[in-house]
Amino acid sequence: MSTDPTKTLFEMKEPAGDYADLHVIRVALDSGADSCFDYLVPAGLWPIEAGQRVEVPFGKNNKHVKAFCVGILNENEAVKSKRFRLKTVNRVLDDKPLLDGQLMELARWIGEYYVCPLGQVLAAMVPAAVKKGIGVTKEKRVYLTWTGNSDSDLLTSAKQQRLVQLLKDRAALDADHAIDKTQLLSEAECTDVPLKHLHQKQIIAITQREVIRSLPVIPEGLRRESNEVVLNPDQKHALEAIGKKLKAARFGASLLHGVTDSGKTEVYIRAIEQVLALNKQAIVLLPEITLTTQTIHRFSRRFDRIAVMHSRLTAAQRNAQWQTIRDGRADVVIGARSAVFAPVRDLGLVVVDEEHEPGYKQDTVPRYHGRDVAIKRAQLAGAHCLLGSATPSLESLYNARSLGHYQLLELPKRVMDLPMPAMKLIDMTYQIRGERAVRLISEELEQAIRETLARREQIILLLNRRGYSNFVFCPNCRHSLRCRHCDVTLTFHKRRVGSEKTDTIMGRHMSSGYAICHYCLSKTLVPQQCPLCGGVMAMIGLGSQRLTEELQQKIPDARVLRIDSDAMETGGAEKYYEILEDFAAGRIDILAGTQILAKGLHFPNVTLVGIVSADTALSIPDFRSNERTFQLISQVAGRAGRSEKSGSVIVQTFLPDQPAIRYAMKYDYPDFVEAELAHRRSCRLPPFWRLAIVHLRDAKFDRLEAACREMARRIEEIIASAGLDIRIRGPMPATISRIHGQHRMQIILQAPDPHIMGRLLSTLRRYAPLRPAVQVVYDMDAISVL
DNA sequence: AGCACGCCGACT
DNA sequence: GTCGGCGTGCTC
Repeated sequence: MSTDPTKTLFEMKEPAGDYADLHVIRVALDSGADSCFDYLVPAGLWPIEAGQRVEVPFGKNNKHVKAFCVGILNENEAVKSKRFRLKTVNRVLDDKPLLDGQLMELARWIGEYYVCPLGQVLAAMVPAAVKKGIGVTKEKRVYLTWTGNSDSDLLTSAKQQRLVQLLKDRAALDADHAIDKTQLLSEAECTDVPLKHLHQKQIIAITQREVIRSLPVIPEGLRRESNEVVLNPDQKHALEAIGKKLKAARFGASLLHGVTDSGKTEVYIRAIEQVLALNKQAIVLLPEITLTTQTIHRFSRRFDRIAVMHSRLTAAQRNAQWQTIRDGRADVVIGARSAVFAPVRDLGLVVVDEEHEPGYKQDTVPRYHGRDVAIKRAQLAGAHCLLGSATPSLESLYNARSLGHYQLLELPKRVMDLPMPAMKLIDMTYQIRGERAVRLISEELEQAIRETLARREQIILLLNRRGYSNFVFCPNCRHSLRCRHCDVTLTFHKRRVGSEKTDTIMGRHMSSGYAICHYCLSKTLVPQQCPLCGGVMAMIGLGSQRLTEELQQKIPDARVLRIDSDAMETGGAEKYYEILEDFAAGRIDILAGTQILAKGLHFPNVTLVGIVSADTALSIPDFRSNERTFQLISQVAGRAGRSEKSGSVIVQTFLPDQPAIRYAMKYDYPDFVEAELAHRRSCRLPPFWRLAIVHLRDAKFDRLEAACREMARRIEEIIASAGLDIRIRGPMPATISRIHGQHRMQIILQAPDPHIMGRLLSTLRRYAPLRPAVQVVYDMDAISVL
């Protein structure tokens, strides 16, 4: 038998002419297979457009799978494709494309840039609720097609007569005047049995249409109330600059750098108004965490035709919102990262608020960055992209200042010209001297809390870590409790009072609590004695639970509430908003919690903000730790004194000389940026260099190591043969070297520009699968090196 | 990615 | 003898 592939081409039974009048489409499957597949389209299913989904037979068993049509093959391509024995499309799933040409183009770019199969990109672009048609019900409506009398013998029952009479009374005599079936039946007080009989006798006709039933996302009462805010000169200037770009109707980008509370949102709203006046639509991206009811209401008060896309919507709501956008019934789309894919018709503006937020980077494939995709989408649409932040990412700043890609607009003052809150640094190393236990609240902070309470004002305390203490360890032999599946120390969580006691059952475990792994969520009982040396285990570290306990003990009459994702576990989002409302109404004095408190909340009566430990981010071994720390302190500080009352901020740290903290204390963003940029440049890090990480994972360490060696070999081979300017670091174990029983290694790549990195990655993905086969994930523009 | 095929060791 | 584990290759 011949193994020559060209032979089989000529030996094929079917002459090429057989396909001549048939259409061939290319489809992308939602699988790891990094290539597309071609199928014949039977005449009855033609035409099919790119962006529609089809069902096709796939694999040896011709399993029915769903796939996106990504293109129609022209004659040349179709001829080439005929060396395969083409199968035939089973059916078409969508009557119109889910994604238009521009979004398909965007998908291709994402697949290319972020090294992800096209099918997986497309799968991520359309919400699952839309693909499954969740919330779609068939609304049946009934009308009379018969002109006889209601006492005719044809109407064999009283109920049939009643139904016919009702339809007559309502003049439901054609499809346009048909009555809702459910409504009719309830009025006639009967089931659908008599109705079916009438239908069989062709006395009535039933029309169907598909409707999506879902609760309104925005309460009707809140809609449309314009309030004329007067812009300050800086806002006016920024708006004028953006307005010019919008009128030019060409792609462009602006970076709006405005300190907290400088009125960025008002600028966004005015810019959107201008876009709507041009008969175009706008997309507003917000980090998931700031997509609060507060924010959504603020926009819905100013815009009528608004659609919302975020994770707290029900599936039916999400589908309804998406359809609203696609049908051109929304002018403003406001949503999280994936709203960048909203199917608006004529995009004029994309706003990316809090542009620096790491949450814009998706941590599953496709690992795209919402901000960068927003820029690309705007480019494809010939639209403007407006990035906003109080502490812009170094990437955006570099794009604006050094590369001149973005127009830089500044809002240096708070609205109403409020002063920035006073900052005070507390060196915690002095606080713990001679103490037996670590104290979370310094004397200064305690004093400030008392004074604030005395003035009947409120306090926010931020501690960037969950749980009661971050690790359980043996002071004797320094053994610390670690997760069985993951390479992390465990966090101790105190059980709520009233839960069953573990020590009576187990004897040797710490009562009233368990240790939980934040990566795999497994729970472990905590031994009282060290498993290695038998010493008594101790808990050290900082946790929001410890913080509230210490507060209660020091200031017993303060009404303290803790808010973090653990506390929200039981109540969920509802509980979260309830807490925020209680706080706004003054039923709570001190709100203590994790990062969620740092974002976008506006409470005029908060005059004191305490950052319990400013260094937690710094202890993370990542090149962005400094940036994160600076951003955190600046952001939290913005929560204080958002009214005529002046605010103050107390920052506790063990690293008082750390530059990020020093600069943040002085609100010195420019100098922080200069220092950090110098460091980034010397280390070949972003924004000067591009970073990509190849993650490799496997349950067996030796296989993983072998695969890593092969991967590194391939990368070096490509770099050498193409003469690419790329630096390769690793393979090295990831910071958390094991999660869920999976060992993790990584190779870090640094290239001077994205094209060079792209050449390496696109060559790499064309190689045969790694042997031994391990899981490989490429992360272009990785947000951290963890 | 998912799935079938086929090559080896462990067992009735 | 055959059951089933895992490694390999293919899918239009």
